[in-house]
Amino acid sequence: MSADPAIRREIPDATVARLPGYLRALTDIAERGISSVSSEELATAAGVRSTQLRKDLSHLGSYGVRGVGYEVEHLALEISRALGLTQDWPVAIVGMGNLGRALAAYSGFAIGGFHVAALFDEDPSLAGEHVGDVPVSPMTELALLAGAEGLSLGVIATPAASAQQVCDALIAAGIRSVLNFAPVVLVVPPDVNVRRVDLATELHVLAFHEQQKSLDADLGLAQ
Amino acid sequence: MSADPAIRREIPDATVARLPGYLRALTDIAERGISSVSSEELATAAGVRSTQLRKDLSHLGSYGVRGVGYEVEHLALEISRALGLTQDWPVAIVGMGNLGRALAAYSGFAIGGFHVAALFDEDPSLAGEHVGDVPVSPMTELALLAGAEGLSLGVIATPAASAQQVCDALIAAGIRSVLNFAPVVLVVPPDVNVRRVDLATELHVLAFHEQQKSLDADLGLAQ
DNA sequence: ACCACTTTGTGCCTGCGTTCACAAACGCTT
DNA sequence: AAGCGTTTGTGAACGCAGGCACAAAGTGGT
Repeated sequence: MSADPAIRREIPDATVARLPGYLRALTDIAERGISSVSSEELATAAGVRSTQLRKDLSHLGSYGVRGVGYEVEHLALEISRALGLTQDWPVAIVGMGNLGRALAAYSGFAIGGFHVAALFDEDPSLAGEHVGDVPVSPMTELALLAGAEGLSLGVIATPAASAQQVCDALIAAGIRSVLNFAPVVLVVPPDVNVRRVDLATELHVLAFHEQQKSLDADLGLAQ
Repeated sequence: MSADPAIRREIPDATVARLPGYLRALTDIAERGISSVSSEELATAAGVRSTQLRKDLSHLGSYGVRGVGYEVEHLALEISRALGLTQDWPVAIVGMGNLGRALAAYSGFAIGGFHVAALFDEDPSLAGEHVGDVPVSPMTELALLAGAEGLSLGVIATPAASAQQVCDALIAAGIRSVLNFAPVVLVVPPDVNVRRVDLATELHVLAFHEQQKSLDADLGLAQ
């Protein structure tokens, strides 16, 4: 018998991708001491249209009051529940280069739902060094720590060449959700989730738009 | 009169977002000494379906040979041209915290089309320090350096609190394309392009899927 | 108790992106 | 030179996401 009162709903991926933004906006609003917001205000703060915000929230349930708006704390809690942030997820970061250290020190973890539980690097000579409060462990201890800490989220911040190998090790240790900063397409079993963040791709897309603007400008001058 | 022989085509955003992945896959393939690929092989390397790859490439033009495949070097060049990577874009990075330093040292810039032209930080005491080969400048020199280096791409790696202010300064200096790592929604004029990379959002989405898997598993056990 | 006003929640429509199915085009073999 | 197998390029169908318009539902004032 489930204690969860909410009927299990199908939430579109596009909506899930925006929920963190709503949650952040709500947190900001709550810190300013405001206890109620309209969809218009919240949408502006999150950078979307109000109709989109309302449609997104409708997938979670009816947590607003018509004629009034949304109760900030309550809506934040419901979004947190939908995203699975009522529990604290232990995160493992592999690769203690510049990026890995920056991620380990990232304050975003503290904001909610996550904590850095373990750090790893292939170079055994880094073992024992601390980044923040967390010691760096050799890869050989991954399976052990995964069990002890209940690791479920893995972050890959290694060079491209070792990313697949590291990913395989994470999966072997029971991790099924991976955030990959290495510029490679990881091959994983169907039950494993991978999200990729790639600086080069982002810059390429920006370069494209920048070029388009130049071409548009040239075209405008030619006319 | 334009020297560009290609007719200006409308390339969908979704396609543009995948082109960098194709380019990377092509680079890898070229380094292995292979000179020709089929859409099936290239698609597998880039992590997409072959039909999608072919439709994407069709927006650029007809650069394949039926019955044979694509000539690796040639296709890579055409994608580079479409993305605007035939020129080298000078990039400015603002915020020399952990993340900013990691980005400044990131090898991805060298891969193609970009070079770090200037580094900035609001803390004037960092001025003169070098990260890699590039000196850190105070924000007051942004306008000057933007003109001298022809800066067109800006990367914001500051805390959330100062991101908007930094963004305004970048725009005032003539930069129209911004990559934002700070967890805020930037307000910009319509002719400015902003892309956001947010670690917390990525982790939240992963947490959602992880929770879904747990719920599915519970449901499976209950049956 | 009723009315006017505000704001949410949602059915419908439109547009975009992805996939399918197939025709066009090429090399190779005979 | 002709036919066969292979692979590209694309029209068409399908599905999803976003935006509009409006009904539903609540508050506050008279």
